[in-house]
Amino acid sequence: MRHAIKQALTTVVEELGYKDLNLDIVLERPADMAKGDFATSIALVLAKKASKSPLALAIEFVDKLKEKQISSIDKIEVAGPGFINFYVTRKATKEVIAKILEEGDLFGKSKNLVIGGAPKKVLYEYTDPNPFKVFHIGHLMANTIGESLARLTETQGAEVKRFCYQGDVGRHVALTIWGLRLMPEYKEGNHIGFLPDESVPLSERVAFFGKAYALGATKYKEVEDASKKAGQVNEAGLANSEEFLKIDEEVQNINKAIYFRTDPEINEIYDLGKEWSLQSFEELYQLLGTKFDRYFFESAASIDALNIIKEHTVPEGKKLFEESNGAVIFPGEKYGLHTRVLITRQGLPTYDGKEIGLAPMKYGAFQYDDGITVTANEQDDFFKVSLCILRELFPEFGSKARHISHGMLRLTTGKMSSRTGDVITGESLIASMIDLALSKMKERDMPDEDKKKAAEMIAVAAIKYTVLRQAIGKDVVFDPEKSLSFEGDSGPYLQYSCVRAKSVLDKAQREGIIEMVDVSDISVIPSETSAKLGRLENLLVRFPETLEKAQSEESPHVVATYLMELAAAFNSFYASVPIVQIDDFESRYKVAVVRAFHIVLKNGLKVLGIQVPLKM
RNA sequence: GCCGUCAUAGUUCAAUGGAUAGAACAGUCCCGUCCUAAGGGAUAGAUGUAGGUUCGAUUCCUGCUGACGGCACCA
Repeated sequence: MRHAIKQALTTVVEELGYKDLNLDIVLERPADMAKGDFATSIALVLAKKASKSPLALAIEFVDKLKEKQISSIDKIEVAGPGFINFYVTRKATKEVIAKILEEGDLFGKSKNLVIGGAPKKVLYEYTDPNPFKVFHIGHLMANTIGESLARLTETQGAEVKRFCYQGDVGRHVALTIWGLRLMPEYKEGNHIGFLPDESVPLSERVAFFGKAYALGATKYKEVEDASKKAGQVNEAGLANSEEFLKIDEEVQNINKAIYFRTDPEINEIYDLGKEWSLQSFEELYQLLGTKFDRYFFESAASIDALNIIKEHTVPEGKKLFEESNGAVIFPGEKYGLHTRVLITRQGLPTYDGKEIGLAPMKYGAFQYDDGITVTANEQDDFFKVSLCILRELFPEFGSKARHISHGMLRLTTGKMSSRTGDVITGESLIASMIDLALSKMKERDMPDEDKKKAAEMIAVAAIKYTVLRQAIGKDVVFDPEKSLSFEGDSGPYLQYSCVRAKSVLDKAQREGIIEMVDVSDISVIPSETSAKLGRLENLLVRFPETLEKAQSEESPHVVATYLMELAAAFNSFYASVPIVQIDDFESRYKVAVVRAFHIVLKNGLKVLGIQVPLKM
């Protein structure tokens, strides 16, 4: 029907000869109806650079439009200066309700991203936690956003692959291993004997390595700061006290040994720590509902990166990269960017350098049309440089790679630091949310197993919704004291609405009321319920276009906002009138709308990565 | 210092240059024979500041103020 309206407008624009006057349709949005009216309304604003006022223009348009027969529209009127409302027929609305019931899980899906019969291939790389470091609530945010973008893109018909890139080598790992050596439990030559054994719960084993990292990183920084404070610095302002140079060399040696796997003892400890880390990540992914297609590691990317970079470095190779102070750099200034180091003086690739090794690995695994890396916006400048390098280096796919950044999840206490231990781990946040959900369900008559399952879903929903309700570019301020909301504009509110609808449908089934949509019956339900029911219907109709908009703008919050409105409309309707009543002639249609609501809400929540318990 | 992002109600967030700037939480006041009150209803409350462009600016441009991020061997 939207299409029909657009076409009619285009025709009218031509007929009135406004094309030359540069007249544009500048807005198209749904408007809500006066109480007691049923139809969906679509408003348009007409702006122009000509002399006529928007009001006069709207009047002129409406006169002309009334001459046309637009399918599904039975009333057109001027709604204000430049606004025209199109009233959709009762029949058309009911047809959409019937369609929702028929299509079920598939309602809302489209083929917008199918090009010439082939689905667009879209890659999302997201979450990217580092083994040996904690999976903190920032990773929770990254995962939530990446997953919902991936799901959103899938609803529009694309073939989506999910990749996860993990930093299993680098200074943080070296500091962890070094930190282990500082622990009282550590004895040289004892190999892995001092580590917790497999009977200890996984989370504690991982925490042991986390503690080692904190210890190593703190000690390293202490010595560095002491050196600086004592004025023991070189020309570049870097610490150079004897003690610092000694431990720095030690850490550098460990780092190299990890990269090139030259030390059997380190390898043994490293492999175990990495395995435990990855296992704990996997447990979280399962809880969060992410299934990655492929995992990539910095250790593997490093080897390729070193080779590729050398090929393009002056004086040996082509002129993309340069040597400078013993390091290999990319002179970004030539491209209006800043210079970054790719290979350190020690001969190890930096994060920037590794990206060069990673890119072809990713493209080799999935020849995407659109390759997206989702990270926090602190990496914006880094990606500007990195993508510039990829375009120069890999003409066949470099320009297909993109970066989408999201805001940071920050605590009211400031930035998180895994070095000082001032982090909230993903696991602990979820656990405390689960406890809260369980306490709310105390009175519910359900088996403990179901309660636990439901509490998990509620906890994840509360966290995910908090992240997804706002535009992804903005920071999320998280107050660990106030915790997350289970009321109002929240994930659990949406779940609760869905559970309520299910409960209505169960009752309808018990009472033997079979939902029915009679398209030919355009009679009106008594007025006090009509406004609330009408609003619910109007919103249901808009679901497919909401998904389309959210995907094209890469904004999951568009879906979140929509679902919130939808659930509010349902709850308002629910509270105003009994839905299931055996002697109510309209009950069958009302139940049908509730079924449609249940389907749409569930489909919408799925896009956000939120599951719905049967009871809560 | 340079580059970038942001500033909407007491708080946390919405609003392709257009209709009366929407919600939620917190506040005040209502709603329990009913399909789950994690709910519903009522009430009060906001575009940082000074200009500019426009018929029209929360939205675009400039200055100012404030917050955050990035800027050579961390990831």
